[in-house]
Amino acid sequence: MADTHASKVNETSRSAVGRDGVLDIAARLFREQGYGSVSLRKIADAAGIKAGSIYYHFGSKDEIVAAILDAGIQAVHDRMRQAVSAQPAGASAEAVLRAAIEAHLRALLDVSDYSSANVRIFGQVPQSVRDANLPTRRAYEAEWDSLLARLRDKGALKPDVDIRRLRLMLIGALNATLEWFDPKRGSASALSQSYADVFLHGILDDTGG
Amino acid sequence: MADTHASKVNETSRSAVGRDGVLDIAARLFREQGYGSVSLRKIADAAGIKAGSIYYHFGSKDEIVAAILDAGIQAVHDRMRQAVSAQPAGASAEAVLRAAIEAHLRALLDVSDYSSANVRIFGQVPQSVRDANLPTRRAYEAEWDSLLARLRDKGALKPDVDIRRLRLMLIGALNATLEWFDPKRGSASALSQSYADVFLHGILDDTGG
DNA sequence: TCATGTGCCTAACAGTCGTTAGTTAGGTGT
DNA sequence: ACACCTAACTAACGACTGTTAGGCACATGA
Repeated sequence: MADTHASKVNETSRSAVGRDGVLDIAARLFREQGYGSVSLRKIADAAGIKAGSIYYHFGSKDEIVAAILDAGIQAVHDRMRQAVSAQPAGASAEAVLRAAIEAHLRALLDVSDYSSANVRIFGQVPQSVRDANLPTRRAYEAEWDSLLARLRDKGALKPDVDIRRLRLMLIGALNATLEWFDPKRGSASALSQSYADVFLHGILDDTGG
Repeated sequence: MADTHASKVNETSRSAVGRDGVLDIAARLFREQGYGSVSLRKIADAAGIKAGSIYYHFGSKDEIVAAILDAGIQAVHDRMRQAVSAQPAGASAEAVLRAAIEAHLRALLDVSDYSSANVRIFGQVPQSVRDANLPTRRAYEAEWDSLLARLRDKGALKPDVDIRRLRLMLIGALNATLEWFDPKRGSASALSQSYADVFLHGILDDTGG
């Protein structure tokens, strides 16, 4: 149904960044510099256009950042859900948790400027933008809670664990990695194994009884 | 030697916030709203003075935030070191680590606006301010590294552990608590026990062999 | 060929930012 | 009484902010 006019938009305009290109660039800048330090003129400069032109694609700065926040969570959520459901039916609790942890961490560190931007700037954006992002956030949190509750009901977790608190500790720890992780010093996937080792088995050496 | 003029400054001026008062208020605002959202005029308003008057006490906004960052780390460092050295000589590795974790977390959540402000705004301040804070930071990190290395050499930790990475994971996890902890839902000291349980022993239930 | 829509541009708006200069009220020491 | 210090004040500077209005080049469809 699209072959009658072949390509609607290709390299017709000189820069051809477009709405999605602006969003990509904004996400990268927000991740690198934080919310307050990134002005519309900085975004426009990086995109090769003028500040006013952004308003052809977006109604306000808040609209840009809101779109980035939602897309960021969506990206992690999709990868985490897919990693978990890709596990075989009889997979151990340990294997499932390792898959979920790796999916979350790699989404932040390897894959998506949107996801990392979300973690870094969520606490800096205006309240109204945070509120708009909350439903998407809650859905991802519920995914984790249901996974953890499933494992607890199977008897795989220590029985007195508080699911909500455990999720907050786990995701908080993984997200904090953004503040210090240097890809030159190690891979995200190796790091996710370290996190899984610590969270699943602890750091004390109990072999001596 | 001070009794000749009794009190040098008490309630002579109407507000009497002074340099330390301005710093206290700035730390609280930075912790609550982030670096970019807090202008000198906001700080001045909260202190009951005018924006220009801040320049009597400080040379620039950077100087204010730098002072807060340093004081913030100093406060956690002092409490952590004191909690560890207050342990008896034959204390177990578990007891020492629990004390250090609780000291760090309580400094953030219970005690000091400076410490929590440091964690929240460090990633938002200008590079030069970050650089100025680095020596203080490194000293605190070295304190943790030496504690962890001591325990590892005693054979208390799993032998293949990477001290630096472990420290980053641990402190990162504790600091992330600031993003979600609600004192109405639980105490910092109870939360620190949860962190210690998870980090020291893991969340998997291995009792079944 | 002509109207339409797209994607960008220029220029400017009012507001806020960190910062500076000059001034002033009140306490203190001589 | 006089000079001095402290801790504030007022008023303004240039730079930067998000945002808006109006115009211009180009591509497409009729």
